[in-house]
Amino acid sequence: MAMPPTNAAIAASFGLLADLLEIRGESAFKVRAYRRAAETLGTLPEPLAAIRERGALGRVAGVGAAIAAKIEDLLDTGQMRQLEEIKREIPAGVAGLLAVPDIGPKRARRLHHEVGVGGVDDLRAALADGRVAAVLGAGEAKRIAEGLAALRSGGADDGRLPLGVADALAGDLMERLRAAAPGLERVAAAGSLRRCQETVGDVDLVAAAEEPGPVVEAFAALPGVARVELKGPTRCRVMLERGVAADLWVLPARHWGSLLVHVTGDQYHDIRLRSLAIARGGRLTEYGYAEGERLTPFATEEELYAFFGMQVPPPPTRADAGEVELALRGELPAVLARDDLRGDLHAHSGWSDGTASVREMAVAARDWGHAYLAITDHSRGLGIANGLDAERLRAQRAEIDRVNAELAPFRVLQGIEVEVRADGGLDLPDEALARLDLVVAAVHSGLRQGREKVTARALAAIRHPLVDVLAHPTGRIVGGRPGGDFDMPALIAEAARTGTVLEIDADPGRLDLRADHAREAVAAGCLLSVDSDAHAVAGLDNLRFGVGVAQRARVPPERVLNTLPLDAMLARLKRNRGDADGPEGPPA
DNA sequence: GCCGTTTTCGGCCCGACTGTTTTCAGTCG
Repeated sequence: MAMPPTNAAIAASFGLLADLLEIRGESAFKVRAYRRAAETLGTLPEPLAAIRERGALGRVAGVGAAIAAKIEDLLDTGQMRQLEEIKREIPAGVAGLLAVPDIGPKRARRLHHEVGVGGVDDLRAALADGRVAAVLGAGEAKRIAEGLAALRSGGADDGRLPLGVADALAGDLMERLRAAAPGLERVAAAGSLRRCQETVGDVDLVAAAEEPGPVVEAFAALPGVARVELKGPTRCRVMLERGVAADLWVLPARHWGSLLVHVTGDQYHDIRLRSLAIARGGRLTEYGYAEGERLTPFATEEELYAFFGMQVPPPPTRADAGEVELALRGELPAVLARDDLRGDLHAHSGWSDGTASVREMAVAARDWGHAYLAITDHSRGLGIANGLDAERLRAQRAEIDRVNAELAPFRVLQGIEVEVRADGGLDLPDEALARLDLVVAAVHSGLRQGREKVTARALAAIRHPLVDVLAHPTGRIVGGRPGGDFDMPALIAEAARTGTVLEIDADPGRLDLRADHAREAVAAGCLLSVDSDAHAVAGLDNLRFGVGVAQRARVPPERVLNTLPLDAMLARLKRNRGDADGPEGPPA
């Protein structure tokens, strides 16, 4: 028997089913149900086969009896009968037309039925020989051709940006908008960027201004705008020269809260909120709560949620995945907030591949309100120029001592990001590691070794009595390499057993642990850290992304080591605990 | 197809913008 299909594959089947049914003209509500199931299934932390074993398929949000039966069909046979049937009627390629801007279900249906287009390649040919224009008219054909061109130039892969790239782009746009837009009172990033999704499709900005018009005009005229895709009194969508779309919504400040909620989404969260409004006899829009002629605007998100008797769900948790019910009952669990973090346990300086001095990093961390910062430069074996050996660590200690004398009570801790070698050993002798305040271990090389080998290396590091933290446990790069094929349940269990901290590396290019792994680690009893992995002063602010991951994983603050004050944090390190597993560490 | 602090049936989010069969359907977020 073949391996059962992955959650991603099952999600893709439901997504395709939704697209094809929509093109066929089925009930929009049925389509929405399948589409929502596809999105939910694609992000579940546990394989659907395992969920089914537990008899819990029906408890997944958006999965009822009919969808559960289709999931079982897929798990058992690798196929879904309904999908195979509709594919005989509408080729799967027709669903691909929906990816073309300005082609929705209605145009896709006409293109398939009346022009005989079976996919994007067909469409290109039908445009070229005039068949599209003959059926839909010249105007429609021109519009579709432009959409197709935009699709082709839309960049590699799925065109989504890693979170960090999108964040930098949004920051840049907002800065230029502040300089250029008259009457702009506030501007902020919303959408998937604010929800700290790992990748971002396009950049969504919201702004407040008593007169939205001039702000919209200024946005459309910003340098870097390749073309304006749509523009009205309160909204504008532009395509930037680098091939990324950016959307702006502008309303007067009294609507800020409802606008921010509306654009932050996600769409299913918004729909739930609007259902709550309907239940009260009104409706919720980006302007506020409307009942008949009367509008109650919300200047803040807090006011909007309070109106419905809810707590405010952190943006990364807004997905209608149970957070609405919890917030209504006042039972949202406390999750890590940015202000809970009192220090950072993983950062680099010019001693290895960082760009700032120890002192510069320390001053910046102190200015962020932190009480401590661990400088964890690379060890020599990574092959990174300038990795530290035992001798240079001694020299670095002298510099750190000087900085601490100057900046007390702020404290710089001397650590290392020590390389886990191909044989599972560490890159520095135990005597050198023992002299440090803490040790962060990392697997950087040999990530493509097989599952057994990489897992054994990581387990060896976790068991080492002088390893306090396992950095970026999977080694994945967002939008880049997938990371090692680690047996994550085994790593998590061993980290819990030995008291080794698992890191949420907050570098937006890493976000590692991912949210689902972080959730499993919390469930297993692990202690986590949220660290910037900064290589420059500006990188210290990465922590907000790590906090986003922790929030989506619903990590409580008490499970994050660096929420503790310095002394309590140090006392919890494996090396400083009497109950640590294995041989006693050497005396400090 | 899903779902329940009015519901196990009868609902299902809402507005902005575009192009133009010039009153609204289609698409999008």
